[in-house]
Amino acid sequence: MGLTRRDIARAGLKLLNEVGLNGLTLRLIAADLGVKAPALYWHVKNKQELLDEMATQMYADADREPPEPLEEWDAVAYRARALRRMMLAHRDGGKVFAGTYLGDLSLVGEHPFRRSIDAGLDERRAGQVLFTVYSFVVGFTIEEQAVYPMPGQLDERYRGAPGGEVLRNVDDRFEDGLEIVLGGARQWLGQA
Amino acid sequence: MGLTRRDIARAGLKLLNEVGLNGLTLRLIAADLGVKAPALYWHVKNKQELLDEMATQMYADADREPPEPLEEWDAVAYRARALRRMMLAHRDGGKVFAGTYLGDLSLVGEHPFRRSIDAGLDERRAGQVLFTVYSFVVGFTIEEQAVYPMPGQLDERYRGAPGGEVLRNVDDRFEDGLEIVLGGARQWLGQA
DNA sequence: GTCTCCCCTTAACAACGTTAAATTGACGTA
DNA sequence: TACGTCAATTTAACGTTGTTAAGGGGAGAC
Repeated sequence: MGLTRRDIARAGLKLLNEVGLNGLTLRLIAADLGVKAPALYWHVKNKQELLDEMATQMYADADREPPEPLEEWDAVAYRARALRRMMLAHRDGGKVFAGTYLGDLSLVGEHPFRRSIDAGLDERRAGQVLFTVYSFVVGFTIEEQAVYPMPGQLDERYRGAPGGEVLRNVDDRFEDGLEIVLGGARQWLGQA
Repeated sequence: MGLTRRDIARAGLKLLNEVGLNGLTLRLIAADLGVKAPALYWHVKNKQELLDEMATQMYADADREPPEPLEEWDAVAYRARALRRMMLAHRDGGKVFAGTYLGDLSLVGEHPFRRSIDAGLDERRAGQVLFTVYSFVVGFTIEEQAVYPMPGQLDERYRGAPGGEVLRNVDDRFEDGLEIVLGGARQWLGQA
């Protein structure tokens, strides 16, 4: 009875918040699980596979349906916010998550455009919209986390930085960006 | 006579294409420069600073004004494409570039909205638009490079992958996404 | 000719990811 | 009860990495 890939990934995510991606070593994770480092190799091929599993686990955590059924665009916005929160919930979450293998991408959960697709909406275009939103969220959040390693606390390198605009209320900036992208998407899907 | 931060960064970028980010070690870079590893520490505080310098150097390379003066939105699109090409030009370019310290962000070059700003356009909103485009490009390209480590050659993990949609003609997908974002931005700036 | 300062080398360290081999413990079978 | 099996872990070790400390060489100034 012991130790699954999932356990290891969860321990990794827990420690990520304490030591950051650079400080995250196999020995540390193993110690936290009361085990020696090579034991991990029974469950996982190498460290990269562990990181992938961590990303998968993060993703699974964010995979919550909205509390109540939402209109399609609201559902997309809801999930975009959930995606960002997911990454922000872990130190270096963006870097861990970015560029990880993901199966079919519905931006978390069921395809929000499923109904419209069944009703004739071009599925490829719907997918393109999701991927665009997804790209924006990932890019934004990675950049955000470079400035605020943990929500609220500014990285030292940015103290008294030029172009202080970048730093202004991050949440508002995200909402603005999301509005821009979703507005464009709406329009783009309409003019199909 | 010899060795500047710039030289080191350029050697790093050159080797990046051959060995990838994981294979990029200080000793390798030093050897390529005909020097031993600790010598680098005279010019650079640590490896992270080297990576930042490499990103800065990449950025500088992409900082080319369009061959002919362009209308504002065309300039933004031009620079977005240049930004993507810049990252694609180096293996793992996205990861190296993402989350690096950047001074004032005009998405490369002079602020494309400078004239409109002088004529009364809200500068904060213009900046927000640029940051949104920037986020999209970075996010898209990082994801793209996870699938195609070097342009054209598919990563093994994605061979026979589900949701083959993700893989369809990447350039077209980028153009579609860019069109979405720019369309939204245009609209968003208009309804100010 | 000697001082000084820049730039580099030699030597070494602790820590990391990873592998090979030995060890434990639980379970089914005789 | 004894034996064999197999999953899960440990002990030990290897090569490599980023980084530091200490020293050396060589050009130019006094």
